[in-house]
Amino acid sequence: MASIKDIAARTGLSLATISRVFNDSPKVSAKTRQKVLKVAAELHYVPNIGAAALRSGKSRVIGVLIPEINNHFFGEVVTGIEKKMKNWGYNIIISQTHESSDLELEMLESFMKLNVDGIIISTTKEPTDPTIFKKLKDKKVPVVFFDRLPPVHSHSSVILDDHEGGQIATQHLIDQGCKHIVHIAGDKNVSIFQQRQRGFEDALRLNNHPFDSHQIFELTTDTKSNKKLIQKLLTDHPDIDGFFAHGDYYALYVMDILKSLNVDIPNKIKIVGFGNTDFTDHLQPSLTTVDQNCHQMGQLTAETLMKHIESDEIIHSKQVLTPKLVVRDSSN
Amino acid sequence: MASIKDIAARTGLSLATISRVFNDSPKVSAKTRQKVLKVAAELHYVPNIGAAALRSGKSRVIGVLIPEINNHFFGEVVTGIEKKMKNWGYNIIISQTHESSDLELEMLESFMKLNVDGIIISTTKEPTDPTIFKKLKDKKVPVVFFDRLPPVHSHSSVILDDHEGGQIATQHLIDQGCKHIVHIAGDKNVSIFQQRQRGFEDALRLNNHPFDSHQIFELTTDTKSNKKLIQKLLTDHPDIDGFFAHGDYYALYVMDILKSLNVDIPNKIKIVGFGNTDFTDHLQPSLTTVDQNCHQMGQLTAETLMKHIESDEIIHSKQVLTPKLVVRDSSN
DNA sequence: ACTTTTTTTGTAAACGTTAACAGTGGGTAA
DNA sequence: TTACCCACTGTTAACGTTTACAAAAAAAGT
Repeated sequence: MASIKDIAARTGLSLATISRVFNDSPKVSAKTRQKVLKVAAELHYVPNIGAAALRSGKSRVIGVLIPEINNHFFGEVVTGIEKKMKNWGYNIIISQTHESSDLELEMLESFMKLNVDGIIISTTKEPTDPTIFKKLKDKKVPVVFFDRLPPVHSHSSVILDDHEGGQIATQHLIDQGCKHIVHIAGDKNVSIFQQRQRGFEDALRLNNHPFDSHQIFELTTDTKSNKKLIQKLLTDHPDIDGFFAHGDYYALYVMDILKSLNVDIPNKIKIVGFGNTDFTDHLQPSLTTVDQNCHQMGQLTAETLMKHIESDEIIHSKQVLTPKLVVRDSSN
Repeated sequence: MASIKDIAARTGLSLATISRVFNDSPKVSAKTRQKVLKVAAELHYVPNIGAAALRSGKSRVIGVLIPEINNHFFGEVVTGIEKKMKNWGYNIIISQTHESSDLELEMLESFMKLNVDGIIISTTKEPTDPTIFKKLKDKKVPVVFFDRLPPVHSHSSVILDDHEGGQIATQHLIDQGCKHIVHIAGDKNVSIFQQRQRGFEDALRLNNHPFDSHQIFELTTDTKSNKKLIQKLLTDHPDIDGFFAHGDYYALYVMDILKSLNVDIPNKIKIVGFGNTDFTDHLQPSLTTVDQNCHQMGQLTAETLMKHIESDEIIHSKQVLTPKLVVRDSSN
């Protein structure tokens, strides 16, 4: 395992010079640079960035912590982050919490041990003990949140305007002639889901639509029973003519049930989802949904983190992206 | 940023003793251990595993390289790997190649720089320059492949019996009475897709079914034109009564088209996919598919890597998992 | 030729940890 | 008493880099 020392011996130069070559220092002559590079190639030299990190205090690694890797939205955001970070010469390490705040804590500590230069995180549904975030702040580890934030924090964040998303989705259904719309709501603990619901309610209000509590349909964690409950809802209220689900998967549930009841979509009932998940375009009928602009969110998050890494100034920013309605057959 | 040096100063003990406490060395008295742990907590000590890695040569980090994070199969496998590795006290870092062999190379080199203790990889579709694998071998970095292997290599691997998968899927269709089955084939460069196709062909042969070249339907990279081509296939051969797709997504394509043509599934045409992707259970009708046992594959891969890490013996193993048919409404 | 400046190179200490080796001191056996 | 073992603790030199500082060499100015 060749090191900088071996190259120094082979070239007759000092450690410092070799180091400078690999750090693209301007203060080394072209001739020596060439010589060093040549010898380095011969020895199959691979820089030990761990050692460099130890000495310099900068690991050039940033940690990304998300609830679930296997989720279209998070996957796309991560890809956006990755792209930007690689340009800046940073490695990213991805970990998932599986929605467990214990795991979240554990992984964040793991990040600290690995001496990451920064952390990007979208929190779990169950709120995490905020002390860890304070700890990170004390240690001056730059942190940026995206999409899901803890209820109280003092870091930068990049989020989607979920309220707007709920609103445009609902407004679209109203514009298409729906009179009796039901919202399939998400977990109460997650602020983005609350926002989508508020967007829904506000849209109804703005259009002077009546509103009754059954129009907020709350989900359980059991997917099978959800199905049954939705089914019951439909028989209880046969004049329902629109659904806005807080997530594409739940829109799929509804569609599934409606199809089995031979309901005409979109003529009798129209459906709008949320997320623009990849399968939505392949359904029959294809699903109208709200696009979250994942990629852009990833890039913006990465940029924000970089700003924090580069300057020690503690300027917290709150950036809000606007969602976009993607109209497809299920509502048209 | 407290280090063991600070703890040593505070407790009056030596560096070695502190280090021993954090390495669970048996040769340290209960009393001192307590004292050290107490002071460590007070100072908010976080071990610097980078420094430990530098000194010991073991980073306790393993690199996982997959084509796409946002893919149900890979996501699940990674979760399996993660679970096992955490038990062993290892961190995993996940990177994606986006099917680019250039990126694959880059990420592998990145892993080497980070001094990972081992690498788990599922290769890209385009074959990668095999010299990198030789290099890893020379550096004695343990490597285990899963699911997708390079054509030639000398490392351990864990794969699915894709041939078997193709066969049981096809046999199932035959058992259900299908006489004219078409296989939606995958990328010719990927051996697992070849295997699935061979399983299909062998099943036909075993049952003395006729076979014509149009029964292998080759996909392009453009999803829109795929759809059109499938449509044409159906009009050219109206007596087709079964489809076996090499992936669930393509099964969905077919279902989509059939539905728009008002074909009765499964009574007129039956469909089987591959992958047991999460959406398959939510389709209408739900999709029969082949389960790849992702989780088990992940765990097995992790175990195999651990064996390589722990013993220097170079015993290459080839482990093959058996797929399982999940029968649902699309073929029943 | 002789400073002075600029460019290039070298020296050496540090980063936080580990581990081989060398103590220390109390207890037991001779 | 001495010798020896044991459980525990300490000393110290690494691991592969970076970086302030010092030094030398080259270039430029007089």
